[in-house]
Amino acid sequence: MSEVRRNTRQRQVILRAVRELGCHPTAEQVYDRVRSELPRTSLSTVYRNLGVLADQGLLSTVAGAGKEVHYDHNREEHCHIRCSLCGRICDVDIFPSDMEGFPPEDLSGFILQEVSINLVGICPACSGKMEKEKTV
Amino acid sequence: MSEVRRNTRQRQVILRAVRELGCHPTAEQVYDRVRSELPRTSLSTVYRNLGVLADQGLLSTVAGAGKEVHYDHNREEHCHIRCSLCGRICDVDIFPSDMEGFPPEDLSGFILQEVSINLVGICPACSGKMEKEKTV
DNA sequence: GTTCTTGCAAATCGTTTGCACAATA
DNA sequence: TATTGTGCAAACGATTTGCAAGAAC
Repeated sequence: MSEVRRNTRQRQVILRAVRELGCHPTAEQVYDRVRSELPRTSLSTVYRNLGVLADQGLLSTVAGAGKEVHYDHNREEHCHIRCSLCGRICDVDIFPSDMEGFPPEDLSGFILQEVSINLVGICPACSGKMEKEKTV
Repeated sequence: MSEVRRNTRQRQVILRAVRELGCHPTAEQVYDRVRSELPRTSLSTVYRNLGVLADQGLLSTVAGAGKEVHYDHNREEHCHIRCSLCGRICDVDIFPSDMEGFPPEDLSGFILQEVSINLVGICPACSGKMEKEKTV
């Protein structure tokens, strides 16, 4: 088992890529970004490091309905809204801990670890596109 | 394009399987169940029909952090809690429409379509297992 | 120098698809 | 009989893994 983590160039660039890309990139998007700086980087290195960084708590993964995993560098409590057309994910300021009567008492005996609130909708770009198509 | 849906034996059995299995089965679990009644059924038939039934609104899919899709026959408003150890999913009675100040105003310009609240925790079976292991 | 990490290619897993045959309306 | 649906096998896309060579400590 890996105990001591090494501070490799790739790992640094990958973390920076997620931060700079901002809007919850997929591994593939991180890969593209990283390769513009370190062209020999492999996709498996990206996946491995995203995993390591998530283990270290520097990133989190966004559970989505899409098949790709998205990565999030925002360490504050927040929720997400995903576009049902293009898959884009944005932050939403909802704070479950502020909500009255939440979480509920009856959890069928589960020990609660985590709350994730995910909204689905249509993003401004896609609804704009739909408007335009109607006119044509 | 398929317009008229036929009421095949397989489709009936698949829908019944999801209902009887109850706790949000995966396609694979539905497949096993269906094959105990119709042994020649193929996995692709199961996938295709789960898709058709979801289109018809007779089932819904549960977006999870796991890689498999789970299917739900419960048509009422409700939320889910997933076990982070075994992946089991249970219903929770949370009604987003009852929650105060929810959904929030500011959705970054998104048109809201759907709200999904997903809790993560440890199910009774898994926490029991952990207790037992400590004692050993 | 030891051990972690990389890059590459091959493997894996859940799901989807093409196609000829079978079943439904 | 006109389609829709099936079973099988092969294809797919996202992710993981085995391994020999390279880099960090």
